[in-house]
Amino acid sequence: MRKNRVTHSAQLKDEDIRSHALFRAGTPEFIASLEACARAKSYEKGRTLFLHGDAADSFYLMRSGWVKLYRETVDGTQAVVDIVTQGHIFGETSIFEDGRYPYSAEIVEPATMIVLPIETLKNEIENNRKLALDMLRSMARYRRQQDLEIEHRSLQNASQRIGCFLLSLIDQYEQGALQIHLPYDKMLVASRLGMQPETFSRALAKLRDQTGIRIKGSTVEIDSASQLTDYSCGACSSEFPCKDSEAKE
Amino acid sequence: MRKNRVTHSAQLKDEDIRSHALFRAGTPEFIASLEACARAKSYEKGRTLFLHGDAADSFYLMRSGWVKLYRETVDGTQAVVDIVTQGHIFGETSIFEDGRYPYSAEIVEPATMIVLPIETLKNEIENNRKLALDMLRSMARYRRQQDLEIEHRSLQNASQRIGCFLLSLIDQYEQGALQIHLPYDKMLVASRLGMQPETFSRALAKLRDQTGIRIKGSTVEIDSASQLTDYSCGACSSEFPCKDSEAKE
DNA sequence: CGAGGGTTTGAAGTGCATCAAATAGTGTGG
DNA sequence: CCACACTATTTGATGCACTTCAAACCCTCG
Repeated sequence: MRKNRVTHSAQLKDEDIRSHALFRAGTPEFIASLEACARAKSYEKGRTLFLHGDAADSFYLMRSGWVKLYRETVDGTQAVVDIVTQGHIFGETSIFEDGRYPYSAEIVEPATMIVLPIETLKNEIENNRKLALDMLRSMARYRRQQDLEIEHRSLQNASQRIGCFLLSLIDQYEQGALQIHLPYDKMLVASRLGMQPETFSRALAKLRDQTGIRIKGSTVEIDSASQLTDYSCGACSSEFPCKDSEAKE
Repeated sequence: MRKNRVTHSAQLKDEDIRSHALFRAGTPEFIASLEACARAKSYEKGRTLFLHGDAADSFYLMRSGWVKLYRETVDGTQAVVDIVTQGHIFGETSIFEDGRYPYSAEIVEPATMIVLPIETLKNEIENNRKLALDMLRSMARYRRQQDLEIEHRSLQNASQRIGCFLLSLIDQYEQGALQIHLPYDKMLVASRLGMQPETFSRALAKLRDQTGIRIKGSTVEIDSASQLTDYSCGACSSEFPCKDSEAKE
């Protein structure tokens, strides 16, 4: 449904920039300057955008596809920080990290995005009070998510975490029976949730048996959100919906 | 050694405010306004300062003692967010959380702190570009810590996490043999690290056996930091020292 | 069709939690 | 200074959840 936006029309590109919450407070000069340097790009699956520690000169606004943000430990295992898609911005926090990316980024589903200059954003944040405030709000939102993530990982079991993840894919205002499509590989969902693929498989089966959700391949059908909230949300300090999106406003 | 600061001298109180990194960029009017409303207070162990969700009108700058920040899940278990002490500020992020505290706070070791008005800080952040930037930096630092915390909890085992915690108590520039004192109850350390007291006890014994550190009650003796880094830091994406403090600059 | 992956299932192992009980430590009043 | 009460800590035994290794299955795409 969004495929038609992936044209190389400069107007659509600019529209995507202007409509993002983070730039709402940008001055016209800043927006113009961003738009002038913005490049719309497409990337193949498997492509590495940057590595943890690289000097950062760009940040990214996603239009489609999926990108995995991850870190690697000294002894080689990978920790997935997040898997992001349309509407998300990533790489921008390098501004506060000595100008280096705080994670690596790899395309996991063919993606299109707008590549933007860090320097321009940095200057505007330093000079535009309102933008700094929007950035603060955005950081606070992220912080809340991270706090919840820690909670989830220590208090929810694997099945509950999957239920919680499925809930985050639901439009909270949609009523009645609905279908949820897993946005990417089950392997990737597993890594996003910090568990092994085998554990994911078994935990999903358990969730199905205990809540009555129906699973067909990568599609999940539920009759109502409460099927999942009753099962998952007891082990969480916040009520459903516990995820607030970084979406446009 | 810091006991002598716990007087009720207004000058020392003001000095504590002025020397904190977060207020470095405050305007003289702002500092004066803060100082006018600031109250130095002492609290007994066990006292609850505020609860998660309470309307926030104050934030806190700690001078001594320990405070546990935690959240409670719907079905009753407690998740410790952090345990903070001297030099730390908490409660200030309620500014970005609908004016409500995002966690509960309880005194776990007799504490003295300076109680400050949220509203004053909020106004200054909204009007003083530099303060907003300092706040952004502070949020970014916290974000880094949270990211690491998630990593630690999923990639390190209990003994490694304890090792990592001990390392965070070391003055990174100190050389040779040194003594580390656990800052509070082992039970609290356990909850801070997200494990059960029994697990903590066993994991600490295992750490002792495998690294050669010596444990006497709440004192830990090590010959050099590498004893611990070799053991703990392989499962982490950042090199020692991975903790940067929120200290004065 | 067949190769290669993602996914599921099975069997066994590991780590942490839990329950229970013993022990050490701390502060109290006598 | 001692005995007591109470709590923190350690130790033991057991169970559960997740991981790991291995193999089967399935699905897709050349």
